Amino acid sequence: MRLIVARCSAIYSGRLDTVLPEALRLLMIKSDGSVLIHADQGGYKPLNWMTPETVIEETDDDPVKIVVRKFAGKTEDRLEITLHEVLSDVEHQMEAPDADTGLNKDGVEAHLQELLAETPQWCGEGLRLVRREWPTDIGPVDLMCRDADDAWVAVEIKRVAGIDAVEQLSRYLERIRSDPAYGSCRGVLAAQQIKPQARVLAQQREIECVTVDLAVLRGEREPELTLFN
Amino acid sequence: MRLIVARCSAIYSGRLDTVLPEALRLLMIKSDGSVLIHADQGGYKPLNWMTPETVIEETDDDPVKIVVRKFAGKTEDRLEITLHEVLSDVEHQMEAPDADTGLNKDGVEAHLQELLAETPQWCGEGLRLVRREWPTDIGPVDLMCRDADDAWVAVEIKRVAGIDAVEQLSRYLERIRSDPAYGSCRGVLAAQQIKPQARVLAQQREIECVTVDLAVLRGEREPELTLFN
DNA sequence: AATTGTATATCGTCC
DNA sequence: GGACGATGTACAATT
Repeated sequence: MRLIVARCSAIYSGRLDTVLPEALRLLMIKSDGSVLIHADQGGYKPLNWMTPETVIEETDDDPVKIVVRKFAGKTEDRLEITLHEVLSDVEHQMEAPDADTGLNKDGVEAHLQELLAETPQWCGEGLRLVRREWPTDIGPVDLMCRDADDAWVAVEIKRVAGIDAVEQLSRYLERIRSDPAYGSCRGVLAAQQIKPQARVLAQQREIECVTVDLAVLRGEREPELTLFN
Repeated sequence: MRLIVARCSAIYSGRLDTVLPEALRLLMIKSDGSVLIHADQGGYKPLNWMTPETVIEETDDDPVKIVVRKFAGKTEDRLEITLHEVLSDVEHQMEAPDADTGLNKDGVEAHLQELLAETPQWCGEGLRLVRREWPTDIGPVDLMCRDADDAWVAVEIKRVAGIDAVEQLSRYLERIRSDPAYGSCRGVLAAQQIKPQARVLAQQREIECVTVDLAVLRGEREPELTLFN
């Protein structure tokens, strides 16, 4: 990894065009071809960047220019960085990170789905799981269940559910109900958080909303007594 | 900006939980409180990070620990970094970037909307603009126009249009048409790129698709003769 | 290679 | 401060 601290400017042209005026910033060049320009503020996101695969070229001009190219489809992505004044330029040898050093996540949507598949009752009283990833020709429904009356219930699971989640479930339901055997299939939207607009749309579409809590699902915490709805 | 190259491990707990095993990485601490851990591969995105506002604490322990805290709503976000071996630890003074040194973008959706508002004929022959950001109670339509026959035409503008864009315009049309005065309002989806699935859905919903080119809109380039649709 | 769906999405804007 | 929509979304999994 090469780290350059420099007064620099940059021009990007690709999916859109950007101009970055001259200022003091950090330029990071990774061994896989990634290039990032970071300011001393503004967290997380680089001002400009290129993701692999790239071709990096450095000129002998004064000021030095670093040109990063990428072939993205038909058009070429191009980031041209001009180093007006270099304060530091160091290379750090880092062995390629292996599988063991990768980031290990816990608590993503997949886990939510696993837990709800184990205990579908959280999505509605008396629900029994028939199948996870129930296939339709427009994509799989997260959970397909039957309720106490043996009626079908399709469950869509999200960490945060917006309008798009309601639309997605609506499309599935329309498709499922087109088969008379499932004509009365109900829809349930289960999520850790449901946006207000999504709630409104779900009500219009007669889709039930259920908010779930990971810690509760895991039995780490007792379900709270909800004093206020 | 403080740059630390170190063999480090990290634990994050907040919206989810992650474990990052020990390996050689770059630790970036910005003056605004941003903290980023970058591997030498994997472009753009840090393995772990915290965005401002944060409280950063550094212990005297061996190994040294850096704890980054953030108050995000009710729960606390916490990133705990352990520095097992420090290879480099430098601080670079960077003045706060002012407005002039910010990134200047060109070619975003807003520009597309401006250009189409100036020349709505690109969205259909004889179209005249009535209003930009035409309000409905579920959100504003990008352009509301009338055609040569004085019929209403609602235009939704996207840089890249997927199924969700068609759904969005459908919702608007449903709402608009509920007023008898606009009962026959047509829908047009204008975008630089329209995904195949979106095209199919739009056709089903009788929404017209128009692909637009920024360079052409600006008159920088002649409209190409399209030999194949 | 193209498409789909998730994300600690992040980030601005508007209310 | 919360909700909503755009993002050069990025990114991984799947077709």
